[in-house]
Amino acid sequence: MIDINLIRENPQFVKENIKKKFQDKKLDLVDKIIALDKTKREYQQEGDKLRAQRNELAKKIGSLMREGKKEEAEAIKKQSVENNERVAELEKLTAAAEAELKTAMMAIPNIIAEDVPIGKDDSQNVEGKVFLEPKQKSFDIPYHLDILESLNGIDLDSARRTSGNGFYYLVGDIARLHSAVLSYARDFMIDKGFTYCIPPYMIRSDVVSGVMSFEEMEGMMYKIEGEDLYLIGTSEHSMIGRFMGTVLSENSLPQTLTSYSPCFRKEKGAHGLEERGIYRIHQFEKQEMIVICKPEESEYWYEKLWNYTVELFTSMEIPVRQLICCSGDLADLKYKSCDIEAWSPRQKKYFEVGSCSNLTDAQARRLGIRYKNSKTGKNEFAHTLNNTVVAPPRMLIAFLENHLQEDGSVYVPPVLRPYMGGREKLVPKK
RNA sequence: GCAGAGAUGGCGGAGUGGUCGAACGCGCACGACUCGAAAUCGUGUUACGGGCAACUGUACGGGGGUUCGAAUCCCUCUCUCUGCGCCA
Repeated sequence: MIDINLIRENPQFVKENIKKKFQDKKLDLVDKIIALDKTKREYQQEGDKLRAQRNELAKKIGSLMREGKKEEAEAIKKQSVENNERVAELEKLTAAAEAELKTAMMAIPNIIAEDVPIGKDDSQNVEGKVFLEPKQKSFDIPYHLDILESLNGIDLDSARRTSGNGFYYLVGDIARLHSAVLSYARDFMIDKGFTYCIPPYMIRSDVVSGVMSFEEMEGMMYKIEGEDLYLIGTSEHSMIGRFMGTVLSENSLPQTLTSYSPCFRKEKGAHGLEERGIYRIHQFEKQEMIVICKPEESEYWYEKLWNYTVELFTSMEIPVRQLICCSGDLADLKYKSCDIEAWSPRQKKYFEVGSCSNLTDAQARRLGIRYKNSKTGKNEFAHTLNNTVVAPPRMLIAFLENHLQEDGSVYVPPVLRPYMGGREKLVPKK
């Protein structure tokens, strides 16, 4: 959500921003908001005036009663009752206008950064920096499920029986590798000065509706039957929810947090050949980073965050690149965003393994995350950012494809060995 | 899960229908004193919204109700504490 003052003062600027995102359908919304805002204030002003009168009358009644002038008091009561009818009416009108205004405001996209490339959709995203040259392989890389099976690392048949499509059993060395990657990523972030958190894996509906739109909720979130609880789709949900409606002291910023959680997603409507296997699934685990900082620092942290992910992947000797999200592909809450993509030697292309976003104050405004600015003495909205550290098992696809050797073994890079009992490679069974 | 008690500003904590946006204390800010500081004294200090302003509205865990008027009474939800029960 953007600041309504920006729409009042500079509607043209807001419209330009909407055009940049190719959402021309929303241009009329800006004028609608200006009109709604005006009516809302008119209702509010009339209501305020009447309420002021009511307060005064109530005071008068109080003093008359104390003096024992009952009849006079009764007369004023009557007047007040009439007054209250109009107040109730205005309250309804104001609430309705406010609700409509809020819905419209939610649909207005955040102002995007000046350096966001302009483009219609994901086909126009722009390649940023590339890290590590992909190694030329002298043999064909099999589909990741085949690699997993050769290592006796996965049991999808049983998972389909117990839980259905989109679930998996990871087994043996692969299960251990999965945990090793998460543990290494956790320690990596702790070494960068981040605070490690394990958040709740279920959150209430008011938190869910705070962090996402109704449509997103329908398509993603699993609800617990008979409870007002949802399984989180990412730890960002509970991590950001932690700060809802709070005022942080300035010296507690920046909050640099790294959280671990399983993530649960319905993935409604997702399909496609490359999404078989463990690419798109209902349950995975993720190490995440979250930063809440002062507005002037969010650009700095954005650069830092995505570079941490790059550093983590290159330390595991996996080639990655940054893919800069273009204006049309940028979610409405985002100021700027980029994906970190890992090289797939089998597909000979990069695929997404993480996503870094600076939401500026849009998320904070929506959720009421503020800090006390010592210079102005005011409570102001903080900036929020989030980024994937690493999310297995999807990340394991990149790992296995890049580290598979011609003899069928899988190379374990030195940084992971302490978490793998010193193993230097995984060897196929049989 | 059952029973009882409770939820008030940045914090502690008064307040049980009108004079309460809230005593008092702590903290914080500014000023005085001082060569400087501590101590002391004085002043200020809830948030959000509307209005050019004067000013004004709303909010005492959330929601609803009673009343001319609710921090205060009623209903409901959430959370906390104490005891019991259950459990890795």
